[in-house]
Amino acid sequence: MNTQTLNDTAHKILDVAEFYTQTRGFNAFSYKDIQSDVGIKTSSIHYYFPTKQDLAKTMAARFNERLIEKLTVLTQKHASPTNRFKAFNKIHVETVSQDKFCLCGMLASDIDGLPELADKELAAFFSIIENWIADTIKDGQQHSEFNKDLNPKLSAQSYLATIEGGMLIARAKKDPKHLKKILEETLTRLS
Amino acid sequence: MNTQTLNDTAHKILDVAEFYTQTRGFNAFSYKDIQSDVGIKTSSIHYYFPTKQDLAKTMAARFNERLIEKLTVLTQKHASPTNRFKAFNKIHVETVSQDKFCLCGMLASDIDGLPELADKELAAFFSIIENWIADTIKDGQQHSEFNKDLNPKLSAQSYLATIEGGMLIARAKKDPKHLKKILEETLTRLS
DNA sequence: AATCACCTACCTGTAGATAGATAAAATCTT
DNA sequence: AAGATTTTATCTATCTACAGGTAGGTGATT
Repeated sequence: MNTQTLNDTAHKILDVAEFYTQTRGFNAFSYKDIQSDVGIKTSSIHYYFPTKQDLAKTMAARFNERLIEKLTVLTQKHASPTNRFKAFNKIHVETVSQDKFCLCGMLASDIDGLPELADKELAAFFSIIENWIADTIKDGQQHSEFNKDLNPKLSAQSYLATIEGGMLIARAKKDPKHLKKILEETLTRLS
Repeated sequence: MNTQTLNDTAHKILDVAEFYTQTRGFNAFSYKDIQSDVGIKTSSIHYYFPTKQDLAKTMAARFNERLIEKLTVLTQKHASPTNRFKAFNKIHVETVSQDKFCLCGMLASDIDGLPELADKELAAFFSIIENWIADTIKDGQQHSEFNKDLNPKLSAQSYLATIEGGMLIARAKKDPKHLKKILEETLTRLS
């Protein structure tokens, strides 16, 4: 999938769809909701994304592309793995502060209505994050920031689970600090 | 709320609604879906639950009532806090094995469409579980099964977050063992 | 002249919900 | 105990709103 060739309108549609997906869920908004925000008719949205499935697929693909960029920037910006994780955690706390949930977490909860999407983009999302966390843990172990007894892969899977669940709960409680505390504790446990 | 006074039909409706909520999400099934499974018309479902909001509220209330029972039984059945957590983890792995997600986790992800429900039953659910985990950790600390340096409340919140996120991811990956491994590791970290 | 980016108008299906009928069961009255 | 009344649990039929999606048209751009 090649979301960089899409034009401005398509990106605007995706922006709005992404917002609604993160705040309400993918099945809880309609083309009509997008219509008002983007300023084009629902039929024009179908021009760009013939079906809502197409919209979901492209949205998830773009999300993953951008995720990879963000993680790369994060890695380059912070020399220390600990600081990388701090910045990483901050992103998620900010998401909850905006009453949003993780896009892919939301899609995962709506998975039953999105058969085509499930196998590809969603699995890709989890792999990208898990691998980045595992690599960062390994890096930290080499720099003696983290405990060398940890299994990086398993710790990464556990870390991601805590983030996703923590976001879900913090959002339900309307308390971003709840997530903040949990993630601080998670980070402490790595060393 | 008093779900024990409800009759058989009402309970059947709740059973089906609960199943759909855990597999698809609350906004992804209709009264028509229930109709076929229970064997009554949609209008009769409205007789018991005038609005879908009522259905959600009662369903969550019943779920919480039963949750308290289950946790009480678990505590009585297993003398050792470690074994209590093992049994507790098993319940969640089994849920994912049935392609289900946690009922309240699912409702939390659909929270934006359920304003009335959000503040009461959902918060209650999280409190019940967090308190039970925290109490079990404290118990384990007194019996020298768990590390006494742990903050029971914070550890409990982190544990619950890991369970919720782990279920979400394992279900998306269609791999219950993924959750099993994560929860085993979480339990190890308590000692 | 072909393509692009939009529009208006419309279709079909389904959602949650309501009104009113009905048969059976429970309850009250005499 | 018999008859009258009310309540319970269901039905059929229908409503309004909106979902996703399609057909066909139009003016600007290439």
